[in-house]
Amino acid sequence: MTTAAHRPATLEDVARLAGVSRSTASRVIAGTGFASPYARERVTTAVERLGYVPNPAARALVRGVGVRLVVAVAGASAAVLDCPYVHQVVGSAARVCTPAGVGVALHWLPLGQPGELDQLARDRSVCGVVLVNTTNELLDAIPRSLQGRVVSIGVGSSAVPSFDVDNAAGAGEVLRHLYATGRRRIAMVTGPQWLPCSRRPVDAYRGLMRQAGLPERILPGDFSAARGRSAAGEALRRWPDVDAIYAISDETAFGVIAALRDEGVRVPGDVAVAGFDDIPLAAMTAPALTTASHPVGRIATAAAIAVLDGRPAAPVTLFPSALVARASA
Amino acid sequence: MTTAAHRPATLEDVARLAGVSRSTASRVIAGTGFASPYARERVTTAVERLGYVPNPAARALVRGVGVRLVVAVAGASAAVLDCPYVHQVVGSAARVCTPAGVGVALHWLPLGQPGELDQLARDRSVCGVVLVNTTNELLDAIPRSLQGRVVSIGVGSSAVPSFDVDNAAGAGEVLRHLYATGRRRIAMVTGPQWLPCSRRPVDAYRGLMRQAGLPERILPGDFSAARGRSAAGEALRRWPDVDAIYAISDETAFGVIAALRDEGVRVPGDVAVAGFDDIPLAAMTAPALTTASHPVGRIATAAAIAVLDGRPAAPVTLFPSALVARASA
DNA sequence: GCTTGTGGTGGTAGCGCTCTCAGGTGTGCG
DNA sequence: CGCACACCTGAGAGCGCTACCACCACAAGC
Repeated sequence: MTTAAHRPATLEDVARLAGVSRSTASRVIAGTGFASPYARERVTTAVERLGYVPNPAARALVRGVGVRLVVAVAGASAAVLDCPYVHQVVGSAARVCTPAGVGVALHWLPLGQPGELDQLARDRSVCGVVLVNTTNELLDAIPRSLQGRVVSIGVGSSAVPSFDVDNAAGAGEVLRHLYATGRRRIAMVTGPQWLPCSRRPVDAYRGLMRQAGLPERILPGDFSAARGRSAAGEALRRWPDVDAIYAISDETAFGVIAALRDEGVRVPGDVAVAGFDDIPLAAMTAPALTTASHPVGRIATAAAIAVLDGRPAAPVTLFPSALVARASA
Repeated sequence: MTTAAHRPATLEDVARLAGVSRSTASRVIAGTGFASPYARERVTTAVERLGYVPNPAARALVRGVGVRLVVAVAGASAAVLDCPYVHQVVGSAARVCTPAGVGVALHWLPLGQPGELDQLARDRSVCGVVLVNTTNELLDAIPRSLQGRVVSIGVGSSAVPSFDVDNAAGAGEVLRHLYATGRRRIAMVTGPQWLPCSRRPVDAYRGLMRQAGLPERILPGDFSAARGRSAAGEALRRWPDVDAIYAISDETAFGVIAALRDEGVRVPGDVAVAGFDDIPLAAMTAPALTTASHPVGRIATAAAIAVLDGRPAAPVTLFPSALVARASA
């Protein structure tokens, strides 16, 4: 490790110091093609002496591969880019991409404007796209030139592999737990209507309710605590006999609990509450929240790796979600 | 908007279609130098017809500027890259960088190995660095070639502008609130010792305790809920008469409250608890958490913009932190 | 007339890297 | 010996873009 030169070393510098040609140095560094042990050794010591770091931009330019992975989030406004879930996806992606010399970008895909994807497809610096909050409209609009470089966190399609938590199973476990502990008048606070991936837990809820011969009680939400709070108030008004509320996210569940507390309803005494995600704080509150695990980091990591690798991924990869039974239900 | 061609359009294609030279097309698109209104119009329509998107890698290569902004996090292990705080910084940075065609990378800087920064300085694809969890050791090791392209979230130095929340003020407000509501035996759970930016709230605590003639009661923590939980247990053992615990983060505060509840101590009846950050859930729990606001997103955004702009930023930019008085204190 | 701009243009040299290709050395084999 | 077939090397052609420079037309000023 030498002192930092004013001008960073280039491959040319390395080759000169090692007494070989640029080609040979390139071959040694990239690990492609033949190189004698002698040349290999001279080049590697030269790299160390100069503190050489390859320039990904140049490499990308000549190889024709991108230097950026785009996390594209569909939503009504650009504000969707500010939510913790998106941040976590970006953070996990960045962690995976950095060693590969790839940067991460964050794009908003306005609902109803699937043409935005064309723009990404034509940007040669984009090596791949991770879709978040996928809509069917979006899946239908994937440009051919982008195929094989797109994955979806949430629902996918024949052309777009999907990575997601097995929230049908997780929701099922939680709902069966509610049923097993004697709850029969179970309401659910869902996610946004337009979001296909919030439908799977709803389907699980509907299926189980029908199977058990129980009435469906569904309220729309948006994953937020504030919406959970208002939805719970409405639930109490519409169904005074409700004895359990299942929320699509832990945030929502905390909002629900706050509303119930405001109304003097005991949790879990009068109404049991369960969430989804198992965020760290779920274990800390009073009552501690019953929920199902949601390995967002692992999902995002797998999605980013799939894009980076470029190998065709399985059409659907589901990550297990397990019941975490605590005090609230 | 045309159908996506298999081969994305290049500047050459645009120039040919517009009937001008590459130079002229480049000038129009980049908005530099002269161009007649006629040429300008022909080029812009050609760009639209072809759906041309410039290749940032090529642009970066020739301009000699980087295509990646690095969020560099110091810590004992690479696990620091997985915390929500870091994710939020990366997410906010990505939001700022994307329109500029810059990607975001996430690096771990192992404690005690300041040479890692040299690596970043020599990477020509790096346009700047945002330091997180800055240490003095790190600040002393900033390579000259990186100066003007580094900012720090947390403490800075003469060479590194810093962006941070005014946590001294925030901590002061919270502590004065505790004092004003009659608390006198106030303990504090801090952050990691090696982290300079966790020292400022501690200094505020010490200053106020000394000023009020009260004893200092400090316990080390690490921002986590788990550590807050164990620290609170220790606080009760060491100082049975404690009547308030101030935690360096909301997560920690929730851990503290959980421990107190386990011990049968009432909050805020017996012991008041306050945190720092004002995370969304702070308003939802029972009791709702008294805390001070912490605009992480705004801080990270400002830091990223400062790096991207490259203009010398103010040595220190502090974002205000305000008391949010709720039930827990 | 000639200079001296001023607005506009195209040619061309790279930025740093990879990759193909032609051309070396050796070895083994008929 | 000739030939094939390793292994190994360096020259050179770009990837797509910008920046520098030379150039041209035209107008204004001595």
